[in-house]
Amino acid sequence: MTLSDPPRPRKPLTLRDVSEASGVSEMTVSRVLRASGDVTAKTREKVLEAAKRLGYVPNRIAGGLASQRVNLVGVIIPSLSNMVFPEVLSGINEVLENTPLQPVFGLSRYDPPHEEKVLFEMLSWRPSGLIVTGLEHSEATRAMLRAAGIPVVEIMDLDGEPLDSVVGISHRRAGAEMARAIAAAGYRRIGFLGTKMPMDHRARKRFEGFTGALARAGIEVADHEFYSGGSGLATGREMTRALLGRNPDLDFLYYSNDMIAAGGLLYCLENGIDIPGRMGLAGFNGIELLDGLPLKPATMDIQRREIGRRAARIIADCVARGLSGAGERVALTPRIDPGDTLRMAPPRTDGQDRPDHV
Amino acid sequence: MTLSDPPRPRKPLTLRDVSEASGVSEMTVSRVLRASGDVTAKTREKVLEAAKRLGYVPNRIAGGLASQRVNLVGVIIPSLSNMVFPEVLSGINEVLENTPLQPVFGLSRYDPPHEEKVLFEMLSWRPSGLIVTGLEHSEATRAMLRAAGIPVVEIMDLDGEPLDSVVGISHRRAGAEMARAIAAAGYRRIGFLGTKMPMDHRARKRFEGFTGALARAGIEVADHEFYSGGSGLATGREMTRALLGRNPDLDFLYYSNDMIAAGGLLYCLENGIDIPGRMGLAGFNGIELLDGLPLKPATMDIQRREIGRRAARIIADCVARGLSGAGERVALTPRIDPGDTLRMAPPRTDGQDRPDHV
DNA sequence: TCAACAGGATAGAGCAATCCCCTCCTAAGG
DNA sequence: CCTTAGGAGGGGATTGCTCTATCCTGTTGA
Repeated sequence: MTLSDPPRPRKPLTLRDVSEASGVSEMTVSRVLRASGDVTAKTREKVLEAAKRLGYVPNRIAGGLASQRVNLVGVIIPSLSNMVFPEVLSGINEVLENTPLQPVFGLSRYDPPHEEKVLFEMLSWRPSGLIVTGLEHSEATRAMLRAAGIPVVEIMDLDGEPLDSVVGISHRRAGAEMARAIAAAGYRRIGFLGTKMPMDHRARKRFEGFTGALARAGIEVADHEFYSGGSGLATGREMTRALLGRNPDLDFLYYSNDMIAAGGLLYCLENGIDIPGRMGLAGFNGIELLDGLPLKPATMDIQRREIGRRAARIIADCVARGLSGAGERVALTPRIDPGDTLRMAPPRTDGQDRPDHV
Repeated sequence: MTLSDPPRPRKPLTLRDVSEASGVSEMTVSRVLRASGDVTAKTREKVLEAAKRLGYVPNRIAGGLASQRVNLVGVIIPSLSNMVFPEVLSGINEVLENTPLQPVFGLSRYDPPHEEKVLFEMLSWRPSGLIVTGLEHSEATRAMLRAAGIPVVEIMDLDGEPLDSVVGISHRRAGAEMARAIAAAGYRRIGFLGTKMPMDHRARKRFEGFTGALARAGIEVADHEFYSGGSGLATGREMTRALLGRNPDLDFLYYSNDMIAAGGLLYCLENGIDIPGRMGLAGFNGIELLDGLPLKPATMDIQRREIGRRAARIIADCVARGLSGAGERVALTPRIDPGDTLRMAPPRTDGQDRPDHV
């Protein structure tokens, strides 16, 4: 019965075990493992060797409790199902990897009550900093963020009142800029295709900026088509079919993201629609998927990775300098990439709405 | 100076604060917040009210230390940059949301030493369970996983020796099955396009299974093309161009993932190659991107979401029942979806390799 | 010889959970 | 109506593991 050693003694290793194994005090072991304080190279060696031999893994639970600080940075994003947020995470990772900080992710699902729950959960771990998506939060969420006493960075969006720091772009302006480019290119009968925007505030702001700028150019959105659920090529295709079915004379299609734009593009090409002559189209995000399509859809790059990097850097700075907030505002400027689907020189010849310089 | 209340008192709230505010003992507050033990509705009410009013967030650091247990499940995946792992995460999330457990993600970047580091970091939080990707780990990683004394599920792959539980598919078999389907359809001059597989063991196993099964049918891979870096449509396009440039007489292209398969498909269509008549092609993964392309590439669905669900369920079961491992083996069977690019009836007429039933 | 200092030891804090106990209320039986 | 047993509700003391602050020792150099 007792012939074979129990393979898993299941007695948790502690600092004491390491200290006994290496013949020094727990204190010294702690100093070695934390790389703080003065310890001779020989002692350090001895301790590290013992730790490795025993397979000791420091207990951050106890460590965090004792030191009242924890090297975690909470990151709350709406979803992982389109490519934009994974890239933001990459940017965050990239920066934090050179610091003692470690990111922890949570998903809000574009749902404020759920965001609230996730945030509560995160705060219960007393992180050193938080990165949250967008500026719109429930009152309780805002209260928690304020009360946390740690640096908070709101990312992706600039249009609103930040709680502390903010890194992103103005979606209103992005929409407006695209509208101006479209108008300047001579397109006049414009259709919009995008998500039902109950909670995607950034898509909504883009739409507002878009229609506003069009209005200033004396143009109205001729028709629109909304969808809910996942964004895929098929969605874009189907929406485009529906919209063009109703409105065959549209000459521009503005999509709220690149994925559905790509679907729309494929639909148009298959149906022999001349792009960008007879019809222009544009998406949003600048996802790399676009390289490789028969034509490259016009889009705007929002520098997702850079957003992550900048946000992480703010947090890292605050933590390093012991600040509980920075109040920084980092405004990135997305640029239009006309690709192959937005003619930049307006070839209109029918006289109406003729551009000035013709 | 002192007119306005200091907005951030910055004194951390503890159970004691709540207990004082509600006039009961810390003990009782703890019971209420943990929903354990008997507390009258009135007392509960009082406590909850006080907690809410103060904005108290329980300290899991202290809680974890006291109870010697923490409701975290570590999840280590290689990357977020293709759609497969985000979907696995969704599956995990879906199951864990109905439990007290909470997932924590880490990225291994297909790099064993980095995986080791991430795992170490995770274990320092003493999670209740772990989900890791693949069966190939460094010796130190395996040692840590064994010594952790918690349930471990290795996901995605079945071909190898699991440490504890395993959920996935046999990539070797998946590759072999696709090879058989291709051979049965009458294709003979087959090209392979995929990642350089220094560390993507699953892609390698698929390739091995693929070539092995082809060999049994008396066929060899005629040519191949490898790439490194991100998978995008452009990559697939470029690789296909290169391969067909060298080998114009190939009649089938097998890609190691759907993204590059889609790029290759677009290339072929643009160049007027008859698919699936003159040339067939297939990818791997069954990503939803495929719906919406001009033709739907053949692929195999590996049920990523289901893998996540099953893995999470195993962990949840173990935690609920206090087990430190389950040793379960869940084998999922991917199925071939021929799409539009793998003709299922072989129309060959040149006599050689003619199928029996003609 | 003494001061200064590096290296190492000791004690206690940090917050919540657990174990064990007490109190008070209720209900049943005498 | 009183007594008492049982149970539910609530409290006190202790524990978990590490880090911080403080203190002590031995050594070195002037």
